[in-house]
Amino acid sequence: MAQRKRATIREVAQATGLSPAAVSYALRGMQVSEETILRVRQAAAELGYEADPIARALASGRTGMIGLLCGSLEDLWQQSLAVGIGRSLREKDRYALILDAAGDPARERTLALQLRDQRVDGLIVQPVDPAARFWADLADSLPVVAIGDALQNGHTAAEVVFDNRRGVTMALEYLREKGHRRVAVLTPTRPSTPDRPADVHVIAEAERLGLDIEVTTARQGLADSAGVASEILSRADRPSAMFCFSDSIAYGVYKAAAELGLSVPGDVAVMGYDDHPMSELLGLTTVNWDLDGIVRAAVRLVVAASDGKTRRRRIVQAPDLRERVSV
Amino acid sequence: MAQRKRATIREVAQATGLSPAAVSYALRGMQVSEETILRVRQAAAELGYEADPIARALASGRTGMIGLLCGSLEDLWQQSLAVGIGRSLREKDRYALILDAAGDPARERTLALQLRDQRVDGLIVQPVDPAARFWADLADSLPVVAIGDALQNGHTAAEVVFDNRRGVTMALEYLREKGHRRVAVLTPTRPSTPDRPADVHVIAEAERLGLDIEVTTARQGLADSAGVASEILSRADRPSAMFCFSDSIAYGVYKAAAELGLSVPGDVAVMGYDDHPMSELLGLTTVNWDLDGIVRAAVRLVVAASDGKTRRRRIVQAPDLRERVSV
DNA sequence: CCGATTCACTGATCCGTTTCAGTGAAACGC
DNA sequence: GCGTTTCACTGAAACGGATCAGTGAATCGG
Repeated sequence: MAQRKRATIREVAQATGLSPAAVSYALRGMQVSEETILRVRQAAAELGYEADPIARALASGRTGMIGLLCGSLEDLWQQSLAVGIGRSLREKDRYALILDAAGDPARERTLALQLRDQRVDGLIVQPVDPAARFWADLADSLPVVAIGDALQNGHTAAEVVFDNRRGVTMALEYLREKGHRRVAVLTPTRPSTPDRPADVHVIAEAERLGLDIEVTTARQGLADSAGVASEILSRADRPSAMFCFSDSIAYGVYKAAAELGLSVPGDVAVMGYDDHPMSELLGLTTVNWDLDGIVRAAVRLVVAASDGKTRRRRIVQAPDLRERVSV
Repeated sequence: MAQRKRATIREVAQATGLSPAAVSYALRGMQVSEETILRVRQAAAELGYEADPIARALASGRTGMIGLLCGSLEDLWQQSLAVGIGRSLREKDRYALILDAAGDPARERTLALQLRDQRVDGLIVQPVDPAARFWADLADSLPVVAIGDALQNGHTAAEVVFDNRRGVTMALEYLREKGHRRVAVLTPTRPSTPDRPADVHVIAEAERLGLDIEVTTARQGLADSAGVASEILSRADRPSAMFCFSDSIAYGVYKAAAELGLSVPGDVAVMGYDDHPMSELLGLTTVNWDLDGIVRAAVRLVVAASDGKTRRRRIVQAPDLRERVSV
């Protein structure tokens, strides 16, 4: 850890006979002559000068970091999303600060506030509790882009919302079409407030389709969701189908079914939600979202917003059904 | 984005009648009276004061951020690792800056250097090319903890190495025991330098056991690895077993096998490496590493090293075989 | 040819902390 | 009772850039 001290802007100034201010401008290509820019660039290269991001952040108020607050990184699909967003942000010369709310609204609040205190230039959030009050304050002090569900308080800079009504309808209609009448719905653990649009819609649609449903919450982890599924599947009057609100939860159902010696779809049908790559392997019929499109949209919107280009936008993602063999 | 300006240390100083320096010390519990600490804390709470991490970083030289440079985040197991390390670092009040080398040595170099320029307090790296020269420079200017393979140049602050020799031996002996003689080995794409210890060991062990092997590289993604596997499996004289150097690659083999109408293990045996949660579901026999242990060790070591407690350590992880049904 | 612009650059200040080198007073040793 | 420590705190100088209000020279319009 020898720490050969890095060059400062002042040394570059000295080397070129310019003022530090001129060097600062030159390096960012502002109001200096073409020739000076070249001269400065060369001197900087020779000295191995690279502007210190910390000092730059202090002076300019911008850190180049975007917070990404995930609902639950136990969910493999959300992991893919996070990886994609991280990569995409790096391509735009930003760093992603990825945090995991782990399905807990309180933790979500804490982390969101910490991210703000950490001075991120913007925040992408996949809200656990879109109705929480603090979003208003947060959206007031930095650009927030919501993914999945729109935030109910405070105006976000932009939103990439999923048409969950359509997704739910697709899934339930498909189950009904395949002859299922009694279906267990497994949703990720949620805040106690039960007015989540998607959940409300599940109940409404089930009624419309004459489906007998039962909603249970489960954590995203394989072991947890398998435990919950196992309890349901081992009942004598078990439902004929399980509709899981994330593929990861569906994987848990597969696990539980395997342990109970039940076959999918022979003994129980499974419907997923999200379409993680592994689902193709397992033959899980699921509702697909355009992951790449979501990544690109979210990144584009948060970067634009953090640059002050504040065209407030709402992008709606449409689902499509990936019909495989699990139903 | 109203940006109600946050309180500064000067305002707290004013409110308490102390100097900014005293407030700074008080908040960190250094050389001030107990009573003053209490008074400062209360004033800070009232003003909603929270030290600006940027200014703090500039003055102290410490950012509280740890870089995590993954070999390839297309690999699901590495995703789990990254999620675990991120969570664990947050518990220790650090932020993880997660980057993905995507199996590319050049990219690994670029990102590692960028991470240093970003002023992370330490770096955890799962090296793609442990023999690269730049590690020496890097390890000179910040504490580096290597996971998986030890870095061959420059002394890292610490290492959490996998006993890959043992893992490889276990896997190959098991395959041999199950009657396989011709096995295809699929390893993640690597730098052209072929002196990777694990790879060398595979060849040596295969010879010792009288195994006829053939080594091919594949990217970690499902589609890519399936493509490579498909090419091998569709040959008339296909091997009887595939040994994949990561579970994600093994998943690709499953996909290829399914597409070709081959059954696992009936037509082809598959052996994985890493033991991702999904492997249990698929019945993939694989070599398991203690993920939690690795996470804890890496985080503990990098945090200690970044705090200057520089007890240089090398922790060796032992594998164990998860015998399931794929062989 | 003279006043107004534009251009290329400078000097100073600021961003909000930490930290170093004190400083005065109290406590201590003998 | 006098020098030495310790204690609790202060003032000022970093840290390394960005930015604002100039400034002198060249360019421009008429």
